[in-house]
Amino acid sequence: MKIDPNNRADLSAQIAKAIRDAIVEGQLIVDERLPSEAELAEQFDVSRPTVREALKRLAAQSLIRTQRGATGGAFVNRLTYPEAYGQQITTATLLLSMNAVSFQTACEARFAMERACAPLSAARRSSDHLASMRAEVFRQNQPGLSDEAFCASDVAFHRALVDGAGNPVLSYQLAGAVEGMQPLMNMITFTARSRAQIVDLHTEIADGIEARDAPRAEAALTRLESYTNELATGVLAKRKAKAAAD
Amino acid sequence: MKIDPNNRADLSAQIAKAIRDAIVEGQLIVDERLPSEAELAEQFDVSRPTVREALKRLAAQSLIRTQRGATGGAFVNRLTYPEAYGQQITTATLLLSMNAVSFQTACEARFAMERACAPLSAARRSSDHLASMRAEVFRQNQPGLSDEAFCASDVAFHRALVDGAGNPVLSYQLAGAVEGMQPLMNMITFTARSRAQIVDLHTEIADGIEARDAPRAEAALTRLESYTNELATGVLAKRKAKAAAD
DNA sequence: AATTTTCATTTGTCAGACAATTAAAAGTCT
DNA sequence: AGACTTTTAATTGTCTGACAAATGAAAATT
Repeated sequence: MKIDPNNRADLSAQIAKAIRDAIVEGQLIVDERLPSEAELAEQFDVSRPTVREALKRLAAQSLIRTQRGATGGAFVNRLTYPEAYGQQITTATLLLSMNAVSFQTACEARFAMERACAPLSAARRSSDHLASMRAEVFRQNQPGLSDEAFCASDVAFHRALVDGAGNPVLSYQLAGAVEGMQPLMNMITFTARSRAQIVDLHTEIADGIEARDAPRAEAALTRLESYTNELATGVLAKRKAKAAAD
Repeated sequence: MKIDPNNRADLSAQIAKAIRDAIVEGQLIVDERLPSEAELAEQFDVSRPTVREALKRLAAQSLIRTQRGATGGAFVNRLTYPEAYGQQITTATLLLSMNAVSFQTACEARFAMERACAPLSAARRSSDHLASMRAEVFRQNQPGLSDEAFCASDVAFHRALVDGAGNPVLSYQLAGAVEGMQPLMNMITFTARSRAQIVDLHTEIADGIEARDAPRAEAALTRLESYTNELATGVLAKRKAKAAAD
């Protein structure tokens, strides 16, 4: 791990990479303590601020955690699902917002993956998952609900659907796809009529999951995808027309 | 963005969060230059090393890039797909290796998502994608191929399948799922017999995609999932038996 | 024996300095 | 005037040395 070539450029990045590789390759195991900053500085033959910059890079990726005090130091962090969700969501959000990804492309990816969850969720969902889905549908039916709250409930509904599959890896993957799309979804202003339509489709999905009828849930998801795209197209067209008028 | 409470703990993390939020919320746009380190230090009322640690955190997430020199500085980085792939793969790899995710769980998630790609890939795949798939199958048939090379070719085959869907967001999501599983896949030693079986299934998948027959490709993917699980179960059982014998 | 105090270790932060890089500005020569 | 060279200023990258804050262990005290 101590390897550092004669390349004296980007030292902190090089050191971060060396330690990261050691973690990924299993040379440093979970909860193992790294040498102190002073020791690392000596090992790599750099100053302590340089080592610290490297450690902060790793901390940003949740690869290590640090603790002050006599028995403190930097420890290899067990990457938990919530931490991974967080990074996944940040990355997905930025990827979508910075790359002019069309709404349709993001939507297609999201619903394709959700449809992949449907058979598993239909087979395995607990009554808790079903209850969560029903509760969110109920909330979405409340008249006074703000657009933001409606969107948040939408995310929660789909989250319950995905979690029903009982596969944490799938849940982790979908978290990014679903939550990363929220800024795009928030662009759509939901009329009373569109809300009713969405609630109907959510109900149909929940019914399919309850009946353990995967094709029914998948078909409803497909219709929801079409309808979501339709709404988005309308909003974007209006926005374009308004921009042209100005 | 300049907000920093009286909380004088974890300053560099706080500053990183403030700048990250400004980027995510669009207050700082792509390619915009951040204030110089000295200016940031003054704004946040901290020292330059602290600012630098914050900037390194952001650099680790590919949110900014830095450039030296007179017109240099830190710039908001456009998060590209390759950068996002890389982070996705690192995160997925660690998540799987550190959390004792069962092979079956990871496998299920991966194939569920791949099956979701199959209809899109069957409809849209170009001749290039098909040629890549065929080329990888051909390589997998070569007798002298090492296990590592066989696994790498396997990844490339599935990558071509997913890319055939023509949806970069899906490709990005799948990259983590497929490549993150590689360490787990590498545990399996492929006998000549198992390779032949896998090549047959790959051929069947490619045939389905070529014929634009999604159900055929999906069925083959399902069989491949079963077979992969079967192989893994065998390897793990043997390993367990050996461990008990020692 | 229990409690308190002291102490050593480690991370977090700061101040100031110099090196390396880079582009623009200034100067110089043809 | 135009092309080339030199200088300069700005900025990041790194180093040195220092002190503050936290924290657990050891020592001292009751």
